[in-house]
Amino acid sequence: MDDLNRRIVGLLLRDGRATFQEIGAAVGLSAPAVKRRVDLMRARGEISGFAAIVDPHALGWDIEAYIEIFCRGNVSPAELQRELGGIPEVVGVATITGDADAIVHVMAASMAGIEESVERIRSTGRVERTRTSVVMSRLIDRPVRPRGGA
Amino acid sequence: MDDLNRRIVGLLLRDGRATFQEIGAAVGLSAPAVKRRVDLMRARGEISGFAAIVDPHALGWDIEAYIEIFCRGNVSPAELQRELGGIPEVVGVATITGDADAIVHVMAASMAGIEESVERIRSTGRVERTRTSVVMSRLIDRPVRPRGGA
DNA sequence: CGTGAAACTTGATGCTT
DNA sequence: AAGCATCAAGTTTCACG
Repeated sequence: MDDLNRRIVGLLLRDGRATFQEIGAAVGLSAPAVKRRVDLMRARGEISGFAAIVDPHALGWDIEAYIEIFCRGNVSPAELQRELGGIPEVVGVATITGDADAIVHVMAASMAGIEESVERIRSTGRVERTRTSVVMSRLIDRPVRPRGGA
Repeated sequence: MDDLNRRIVGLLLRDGRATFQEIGAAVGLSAPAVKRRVDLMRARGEISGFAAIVDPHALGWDIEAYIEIFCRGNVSPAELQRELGGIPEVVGVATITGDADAIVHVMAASMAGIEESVERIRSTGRVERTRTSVVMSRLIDRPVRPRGGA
C-alpha cells in the first residue's frame, strides 16, 4: 500500500461517510481516482467494510466483560467464529497464546445479560471452562490508526 | 430510542455507507425520514460517527496482544489512563474484576513491538507483574464502540 | 493511473399533512 | 413526525492522455 492509500484510509477511519470529492480534495486527487483506489482496497480486503460507530450505552449495553474460554480437544477457529458470531453481544473474539484458548469480549445490558452470554458460550459444546472478568471502568478505547501518521 | 431507530442502527452497523433510500426501503420509511432520524441520533451522540473497517495488517499492525496487569497497592484509574494513554500501541484499557487489576489491548508491528510495549507498561512504576496473551487469530471484531474513549 | 464530462443517483431542505 | 417535491451535490461510467 502506498502513501496515498494510507492517507485515504486515514480519512475514512475518521469519517467513513466522507465523499470521494472531499477525500480527493484532501489528498490532491479527483473523485473518480479516489473511488478506484477505495474499490481496489475493498477488493483486496484491506478495507473490509464501513460501519456506524455506536454508543453502547444508547443500545442499552451498560456492562462489558472479557471471557477467557478453555476448550477440550482441538478448537477450530472457524467453528468458534461460527458459533460465537451468532451472539450479538459478542463484539470481539480472538484465539490467544497462554493458558486460555480464546478471549471473548461481550457487551450486555445487565449482569444478567453477561451471565446469559457466558451460558450461551458454554453451551456451544466444546467449551470446557470459562473465566469471566467484568469491566469496572473503561479507561481507553481508541480506533486503530495507520502506523506512522494519518 | 425506539424500535425503528434500533433497526436503522443495525443496518448502519452492517453497512455504514448504506443510502438513506436503501435503509428506508428496509424499514418502511422515506429517505428524508431516515435522514432526520440519523441526524438526530448523531446529535444525541447515540451514533458518534462512521468509520471504515480496516484490516490492521494493511495498516502495518501485524500482531496484537492482551496484557493483564497486576499492580501493587491501590491503582487510580485516572493514573493508569494517564500513564498508558501516552503509549500509541495501546488501543484499549479497562479495569476489571478478578485476579488482574486491568487488561490492556495493544497492537504492534512485530513481536519486538509487543515486548517493547510490555516493557513500557511495566516501567510505569506501579505495575508489579504482567501476563501477556498474544493473539493468534482474530475471529470477530465488531465496531460497537464510542469514538475517542481516550 | 490519472483526468474531465455526462447521465444518473443521493443528499438536503422547505412545505404540507 | 412523516411524506412529497425540488435543487444542489455526489457517484459512476466512459473515452482519453
